[in-house]
Amino acid sequence: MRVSQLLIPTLRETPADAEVISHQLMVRAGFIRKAAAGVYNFLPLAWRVVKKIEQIVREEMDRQGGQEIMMPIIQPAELWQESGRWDVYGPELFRLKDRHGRDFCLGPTHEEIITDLVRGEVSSYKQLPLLLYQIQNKYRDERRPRFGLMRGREFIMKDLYSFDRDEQGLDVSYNKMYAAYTNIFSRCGLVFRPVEADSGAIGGNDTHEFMVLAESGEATVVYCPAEPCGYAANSERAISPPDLPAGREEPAPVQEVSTPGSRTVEQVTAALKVGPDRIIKTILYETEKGMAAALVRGDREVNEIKLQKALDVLRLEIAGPEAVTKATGAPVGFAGPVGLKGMTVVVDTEVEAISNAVCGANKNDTHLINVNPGRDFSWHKCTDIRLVRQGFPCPNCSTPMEEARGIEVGQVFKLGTKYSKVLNAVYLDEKGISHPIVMGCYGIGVTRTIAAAIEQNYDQNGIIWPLAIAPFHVIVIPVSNKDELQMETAERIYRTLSEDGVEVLIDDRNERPGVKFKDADLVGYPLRITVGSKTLAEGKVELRHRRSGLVELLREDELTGRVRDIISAC
RNA sequence: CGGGAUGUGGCGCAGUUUGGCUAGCGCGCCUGCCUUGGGAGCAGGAGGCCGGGGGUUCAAGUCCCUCCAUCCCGACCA
Repeated sequence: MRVSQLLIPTLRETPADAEVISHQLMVRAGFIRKAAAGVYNFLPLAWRVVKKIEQIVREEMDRQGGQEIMMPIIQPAELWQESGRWDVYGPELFRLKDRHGRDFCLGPTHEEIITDLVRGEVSSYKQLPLLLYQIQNKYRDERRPRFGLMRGREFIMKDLYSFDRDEQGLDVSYNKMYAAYTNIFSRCGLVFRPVEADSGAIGGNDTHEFMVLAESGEATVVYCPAEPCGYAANSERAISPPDLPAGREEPAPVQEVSTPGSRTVEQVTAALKVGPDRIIKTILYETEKGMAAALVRGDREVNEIKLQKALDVLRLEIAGPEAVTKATGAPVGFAGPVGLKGMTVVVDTEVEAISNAVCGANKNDTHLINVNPGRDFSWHKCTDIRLVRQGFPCPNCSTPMEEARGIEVGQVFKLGTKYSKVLNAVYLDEKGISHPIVMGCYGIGVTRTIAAAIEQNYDQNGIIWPLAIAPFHVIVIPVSNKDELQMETAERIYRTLSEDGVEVLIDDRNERPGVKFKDADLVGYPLRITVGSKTLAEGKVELRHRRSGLVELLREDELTGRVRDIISAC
């Protein structure tokens, strides 16, 4: 195709409203344009990349026995009410009514729809296992759409659902998808890492997220650097063995001490000359079931995902200053578990093991010392609610762990019978006995993968596409449009490569060479063929590699073979 | 949800404090000349209900009210 006829509106300046590099580059290089916050037009180049990724996804899904289908974007509220998620999903669900006033939503995901489909069509063990997938637009009314394609409100996702007789079958399906995802992201040329993850609102048991490692990632990954170990988890999920004292100290009597102005752990540490590991931090939360208190050691942070699970609540928000004062009788900074009433108390396993601890006294400018869990206060639940950070020991091998940022591009879930039970999707076995179908779901954010690929592949001049997902493989640039020999040569090369199946563009615009070179770098074509008088005099043309900047001087008759070799090597 | 900022040709911005006459600049776009190895030059041009609505005033891009949109930050570790 000809650059003169394609819509590739590149910009010289970085758009003012783009924050992350992938967003800036996709707008500047003419890939996307915004239609509304978190909603984008995909211009020809971007759409080609989408189709490339979709094709890789398709091939790997089909290879594992997946069957492609298409499900509706508009979904009836009844199904969501039946699964219970109409009320649970919250404001992220785009809701709408038809002219009769009936409720619908734009699908953020398709568990309900597909379970409904399958319950109607599958009734025998002979029809299982079944792997169905689609590549479809999804809608989530994000609290804060941002970062271009990374967190949009409309996005393209591949979602596959597996249906099996039992857990063993689910394991097989899960492993197939895990393998497929590894292939997909490898083929896309991405540096990624599968990590253990939290199952979140969708519900379920085992789950892994596929993280593309990048500074701009919104998720934190904690991993063990020790070679054979390989433990890696989303920090929402990560665990680490508790740091427990060797033995219990002799409990001393509780005592009030004056700590004027000492609200933070750091201040209390300084005022009372105790280590933060002796301090019990009491964080108050509001939930739909009332107030809750979370107790962690002074040198730890609360993992709200773990806490949410421990409390079994849907809404968990840290309490505001007024709520804290009302509940404890003291301003923020002096909350403590002793004598705390009217709320659910969850203590971290490390807190339970502290002797003669320090905590807030629920009284302004006052702390308590020599507090002993069990003796001086009780709790409703004692479990791991700590946030695991860099330096915490690995749960497998105790090596200090490290942290990295990641972009979640895929997730594999074992749903089990969560949806099949509530929606009554069952099959009959050989003996005619009815069982709920065992399900799994597996998503890949196609559009987010594009953003992730750019976050990992760019330089100061623009995007550097991995060959497998580049919008075009090669761009041919004649230096001067007025030079007949150059134009003829460029056109001939363009034709030959086209006929050879190479995805090639010719920049036939009547622009000065600098403009064409800048645009080519910005858009990020992996290969550039320059036809100019300098080299043509020796009967050669230039083949330049975008990533390395390496230039090869080749005769025209060597060119096609060389390009084909490079492309087929990917 | 809370806080902050911004909204002026396609893009990036100035002008708003202190109201005043034909609303500017750079880039891009169109025409012509010229030029052709890293975003050239000259000349001529097109393109703007100054986010919407309401108000104050002789007069509003500029002041007031209100709505909308967009971006950023925050949502409290006691």
